[in-house]
Amino acid sequence: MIKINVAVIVGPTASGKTELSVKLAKYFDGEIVSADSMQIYKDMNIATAKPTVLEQQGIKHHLMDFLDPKDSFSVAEYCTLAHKVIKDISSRNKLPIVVGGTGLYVDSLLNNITFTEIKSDEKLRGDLYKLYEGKGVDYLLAMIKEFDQESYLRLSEQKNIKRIIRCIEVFETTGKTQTQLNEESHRFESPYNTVKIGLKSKDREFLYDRINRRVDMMIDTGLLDEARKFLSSKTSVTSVQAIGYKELALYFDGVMPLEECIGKIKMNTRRYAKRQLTWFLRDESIIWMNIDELSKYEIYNQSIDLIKRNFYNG
RNA sequence: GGCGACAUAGCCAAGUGGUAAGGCACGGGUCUGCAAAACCCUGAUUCCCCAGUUCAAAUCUGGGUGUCGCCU
Repeated sequence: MIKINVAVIVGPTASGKTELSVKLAKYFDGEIVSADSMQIYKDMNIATAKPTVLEQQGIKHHLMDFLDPKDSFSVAEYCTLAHKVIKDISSRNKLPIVVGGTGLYVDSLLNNITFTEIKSDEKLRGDLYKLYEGKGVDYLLAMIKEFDQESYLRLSEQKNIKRIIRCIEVFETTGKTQTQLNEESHRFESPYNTVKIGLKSKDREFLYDRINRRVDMMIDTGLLDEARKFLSSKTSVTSVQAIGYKELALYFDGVMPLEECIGKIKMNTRRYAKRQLTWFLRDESIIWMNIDELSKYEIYNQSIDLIKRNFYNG
């Protein structure tokens, strides 16, 4: 099986993925495949730090800026689209560069996780949630124990209600257990040959500083207007999760002073970055570069070397 | 200067004689169809300081220091 070469750039928010990826795309004649659960949305520009047309420098960016905020989205849909896009890019002899901070999307795509057709059943989900409110987590866990011992053990440790409900939902709608489906999801080998470059900072404060400053810049460039529009239009369960709007709602409602809301955006972003790091740090195949130790130029050059060595035998 | 209140973890804070609740933040972690989400774990040998009462003090008493409020 001939695998498709795919360069991958991951890392926490504000680590400089966008800039590096555009430079690499120029060098290698590549196209960007975004792996970002929020930049997929239209009109959510400032808050998601979506690269502007200028910043994109004529490089084609896929899976970005195409979905209406009122539509929800999922990993499964992402993977379907991304596989297609990568195939297309590579068929035109260009280098696909997957760039993004949504670890779940990146991993599911690159590991070629198979998502079996599951009709999303909102009613069932709602019913299960009511059951949870009425009888508690343990009641739902007991239900799981009946059909999927392994999932029961996994879920009873953390009591994450979202995942518990999902587990039951999966069984009810497919007749298969989550354990079984998870095994099946690894059926197909990955069609990709990857080089993964990770951007992070050695000193956490360094990244946090960048985050804080970037949020201030978002405010300066019109986040308030964007938030006002976003909050007054139709959104989906996916898009409302974005950091940068919900925090400002408190200010618009006159419940919290602006400065405090901005502080909340910064805090949520910092925590988000921390979670991204815990996710990506587990992946031992990622080659990390510290943005507070290397210059942009060094990172760029080392990335080029890495990609050349892996893909072009040079 | 006088009077009063308060002083407990980075912050907010409960506790009024029986061996330091809780929340937030920080830090660490989990992750297979909402993932910028959701969830889990973690902190005070000590309660501003000193002395005293008591079997026992964050809790009571005296003194000191600090903060806040009111008064002249």
